[in-house]
Amino acid sequence: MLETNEVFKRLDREFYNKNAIDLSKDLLGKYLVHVVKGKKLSGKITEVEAYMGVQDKASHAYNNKRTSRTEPMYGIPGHSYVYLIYGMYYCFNVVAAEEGNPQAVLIRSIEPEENLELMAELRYGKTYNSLNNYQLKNFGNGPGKLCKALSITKEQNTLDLCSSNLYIEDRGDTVEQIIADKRINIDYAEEAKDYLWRFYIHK
DNA sequence: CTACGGATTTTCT
DNA sequence: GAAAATCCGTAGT
Repeated sequence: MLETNEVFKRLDREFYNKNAIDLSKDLLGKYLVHVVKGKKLSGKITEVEAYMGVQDKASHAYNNKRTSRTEPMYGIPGHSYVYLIYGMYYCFNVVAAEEGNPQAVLIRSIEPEENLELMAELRYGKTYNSLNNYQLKNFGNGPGKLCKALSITKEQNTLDLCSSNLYIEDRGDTVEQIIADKRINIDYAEEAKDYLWRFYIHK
């Protein structure tokens, strides 16, 4: 028996070495994993946004803007870019494209999968069974929410998803249909705010 | 279901 | 000093 049904496979460097739009679509249906204290917290990626870098007025790296915050996006693909937003929440991005090309994919939504008890504690400070339907619905359907559920903070910034305890896994899931829509909360981005660079799995 | 205001603090000007 | 790739509670449809 050389073949096995075990299809869980950590995505490798080559997977991330493409433009943010292509990477966005390829990340749908994959599993974001954070191993915390030996426990595997994970969720299926269901919604993402592409930030195309230098030419993209919505990107933190627009016009080659280079600061200590944006520096991770200029690095090697397959690393994390985590930043604090509105003083309270974290956003997790995957660095895309070749080194020096500051593109990234924002993970906007996951469906929690493993270790739901610990994730419920992190997200709501309650047991999983005590969550109401509203809380279950809103468990991971936002960039700040999924970071809370997976215990992702600035400590996880600049990690290599190819070698650290934060990574993305292919479990062989197939995605039926991908919807493209406008990105969220980028009113400052002028014409770029209308680009259809948000992608999610059709339900 | 949608709409609104407040929370909170890093980052950059 | 202002803005920010958000979330939550409350109020209204």
